[in-house]
Amino acid sequence: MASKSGNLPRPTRTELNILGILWDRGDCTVREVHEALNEQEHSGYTTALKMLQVMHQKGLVERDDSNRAHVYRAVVSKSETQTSFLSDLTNRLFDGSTSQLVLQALGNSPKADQAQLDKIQALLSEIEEN
Amino acid sequence: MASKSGNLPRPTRTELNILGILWDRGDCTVREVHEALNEQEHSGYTTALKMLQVMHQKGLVERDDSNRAHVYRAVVSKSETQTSFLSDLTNRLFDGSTSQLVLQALGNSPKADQAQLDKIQALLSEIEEN
DNA sequence: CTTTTCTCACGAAATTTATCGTACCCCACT
DNA sequence: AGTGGGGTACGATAAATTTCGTGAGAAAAG
Repeated sequence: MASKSGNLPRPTRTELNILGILWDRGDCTVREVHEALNEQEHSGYTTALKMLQVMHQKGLVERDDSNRAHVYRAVVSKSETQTSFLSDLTNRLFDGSTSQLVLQALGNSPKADQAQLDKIQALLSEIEEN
Repeated sequence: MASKSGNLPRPTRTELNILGILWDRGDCTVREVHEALNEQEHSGYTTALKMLQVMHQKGLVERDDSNRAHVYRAVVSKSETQTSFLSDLTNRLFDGSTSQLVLQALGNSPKADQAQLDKIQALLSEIEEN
């Protein structure tokens, strides 16, 4: 059985990297993932292979092994993963407050001026009040 | 020498948990950190001690050891850490786009209605254009 | 003074993550 | 049949993370 019952584990940093490749390029063989990884930083072919095997074992990716070169594809969508990581970050570092997170994110964007931030803050307050 | 040269490492999950305690309660002895940790989940006293020693060695916390019970305090501020984690998440999962991140964060907030989201999106577009 | 309590230091173990080498297999070609 | 290219499987390894036990010393209590 490929995937286990229950919810999927949080992808590690390297796993997230590989998921990003699968989201960008669509389903990939190990070779394709390996080549994409090596555009960023060198690592061995069997490293990519092993990572994908581990991710498959964890249920993060599915694979089609009907052909000789297995084809892997992400089980979790990018959007779901974004939500999951955002929610974790919100709880862990922003006291569960999405608007705190949003303001901090925008506050570090050099392009935003104060008037725009004020408007966004006003809208966030509105949202908070329901 | 307590802190090393160069930039501080990214705190791990458990380290972040401890930093959160120090940010909330101010400087703490090991015992205080341990008690705060045990409000969430049980773990031994020496576990908290060792974590703080490791964090000290990494430069994430400073300590005052002039008294018998050493007093630890966070070196990195909450706000700096928020920024650092947000920036990492933006790069890793949102193609470097803060506004993508913001919209995704708000899109999962059940309280936001479409009109509000549209206004925020309009402001974000304005910001993007400078 | 002796005993108990509190504290730090340090080593050790278990787990997770990441990387790689080696063995092995299948298939195409000579 | 033999060889080689390209693929999977899998164990070994190293580093990082987290947890805890034990030892030793200072200090407080008796």
